[in-house]
Amino acid sequence: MGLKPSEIQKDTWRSFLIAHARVTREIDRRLKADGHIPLDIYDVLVTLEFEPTEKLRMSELADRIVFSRSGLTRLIDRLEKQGYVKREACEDDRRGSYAVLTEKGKAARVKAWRTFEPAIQELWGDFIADDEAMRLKPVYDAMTLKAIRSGR
Amino acid sequence: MGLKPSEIQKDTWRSFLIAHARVTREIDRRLKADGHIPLDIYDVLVTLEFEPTEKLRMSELADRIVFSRSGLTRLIDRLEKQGYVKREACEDDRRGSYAVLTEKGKAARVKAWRTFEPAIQELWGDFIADDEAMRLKPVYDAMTLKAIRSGR
DNA sequence: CGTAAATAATTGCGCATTCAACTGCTACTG
DNA sequence: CAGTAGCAGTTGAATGCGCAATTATTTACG
Repeated sequence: MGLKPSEIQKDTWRSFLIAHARVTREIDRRLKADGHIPLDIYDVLVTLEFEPTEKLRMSELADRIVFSRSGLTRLIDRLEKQGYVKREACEDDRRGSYAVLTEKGKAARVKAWRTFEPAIQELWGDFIADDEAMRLKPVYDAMTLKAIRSGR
Repeated sequence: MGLKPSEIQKDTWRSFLIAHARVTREIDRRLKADGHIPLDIYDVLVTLEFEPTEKLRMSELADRIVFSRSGLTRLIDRLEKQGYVKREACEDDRRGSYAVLTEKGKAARVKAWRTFEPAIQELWGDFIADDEAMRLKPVYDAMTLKAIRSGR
């Protein structure tokens, strides 16, 4: 653990930032062009869908998708208005509430996947082969953990 | 070039998104905590600084940092007010203008580096060794190119 | 040439996001 | 248990961003 990143590390960091911005923008553009939900909403819905109960506490969901609490409150407001999720009171903690995936939300997520799947293949999968992905995933995850830990 | 991304590719994509969000947030948090310029402004200033003339056309700069034209107009408005850049008329195209780095802007960038350098080392460099960085940079760059091309 | 299409930058507008403050509830501590 | 510290979620205020329309200039072409 040295103190100074090397030139190649700094350059790769910049490439990482640019690639993220470009690729997410392009995927979002395609989703919207095809009349689907945008990328950030896809993220919310798929996060809920992966849960066994298809619901998640507000705070937990905010952490998962890296959103502020207040930002999530209003995002869920909008999604609830559109019928993609609904709120549900938490039994054992009256302060809390769940965001619950609805059938309509699931349907919208599945529909968007028709555009998302070829897009992610073309813009990501074609460049990150399986063996590279397997090597890379734990690296990204470790980075995430470190950032969370050091942010307290 | 298949049509469907594999499970590991999709998982790695999600880890990539989360890692990006977490790490950039944490770096930004540290920069602000130490009284420095935020990450997006650092990006603008360092992009200008790397230019031989330390200036860039508005559109070109917007493309580099992946910003909308209007977004950049207002970002440069703010930076100009703070004295970090100034605008300069373009000689051979009266429609255009340059964003030019000032001494104050350079100083702010250099000062922020004191926080940025250990942060990027700790949150990025410790996980992406030199040989991995060398392998990864062209991958990110190719992804970027593809996204730009397919977005027209 | 002169007019139409394209381009550079800006502006109006609406929306999304965050920080800080607030409400209601829980849990810890003596 | 009483009181206080802390947590979940929401809201108000401020800010920042992008799309679409606008202005000024350049380029294309008939």
